[in-house]
Amino acid sequence: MTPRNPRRPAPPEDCPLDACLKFLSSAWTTRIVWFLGMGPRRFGDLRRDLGGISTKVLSDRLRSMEKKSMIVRRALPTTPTQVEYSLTPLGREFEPVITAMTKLGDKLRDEHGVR
Amino acid sequence: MTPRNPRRPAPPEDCPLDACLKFLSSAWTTRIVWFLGMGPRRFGDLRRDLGGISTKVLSDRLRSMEKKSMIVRRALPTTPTQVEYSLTPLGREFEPVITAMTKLGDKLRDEHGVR
DNA sequence: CTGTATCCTTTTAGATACTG
DNA sequence: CAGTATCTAAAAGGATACAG
Repeated sequence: MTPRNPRRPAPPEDCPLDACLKFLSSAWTTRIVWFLGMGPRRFGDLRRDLGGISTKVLSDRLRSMEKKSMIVRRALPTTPTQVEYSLTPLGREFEPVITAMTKLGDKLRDEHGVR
Repeated sequence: MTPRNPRRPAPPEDCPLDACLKFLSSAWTTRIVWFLGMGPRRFGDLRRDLGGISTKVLSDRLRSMEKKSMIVRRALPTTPTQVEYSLTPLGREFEPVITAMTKLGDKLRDEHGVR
């Protein structure tokens, strides 16, 4: 949730999830589902999407989500290596929750002044 | 989420939130909203609802939620003191999210074998 | 580009004992 | 009944450096 860790960087302006995550914790996992919901993305894409997450933490989260079968990792036979992550069917099950959180995030900002 | 902390006690059987919380973290706050959504409850009620949370942690969570205006604390003029907690309008805003998580929790258990 | 390895800080949680 | 006080541990996050 909120500044559980004051060092967490500010999320991108256009992600309405944030106001909600100020109350319902563990930001990164839900944010990753949110961005992967827009389609497969590469490691570096996610880094930019998430606005400041360290490679260490992103890697930790992705491994954890992979282990839980929420996402799949696919390494492309390119040089240098490119890796694409995408939601599994199980991962997509979380989208209604993400949607509800997103809507709430908007509402909290609009009607309750949560920034 | 899941056994982030292996010492976290198992939640009550009839709380479908758990399978979902195995993926989307910080259990206690969302669970408290879930139970308070059923009406005002006392400290001891919540302790039982939450199945094994320590008084210290419950107290911590309630103070935190109070500070964020998600709940209100009302001390009754009885002896011994009784204290009733309830959701504020802001706290009630979270119910759609809780509902979505609850539905997902059921689905994860029924269709994906998440326990 | 996609990570892993270290090292360190903050948050959450748990056990236990004790109090008005 | 409803907490507070300690002390400890685990999880998550962050900074930075380095590697295939």
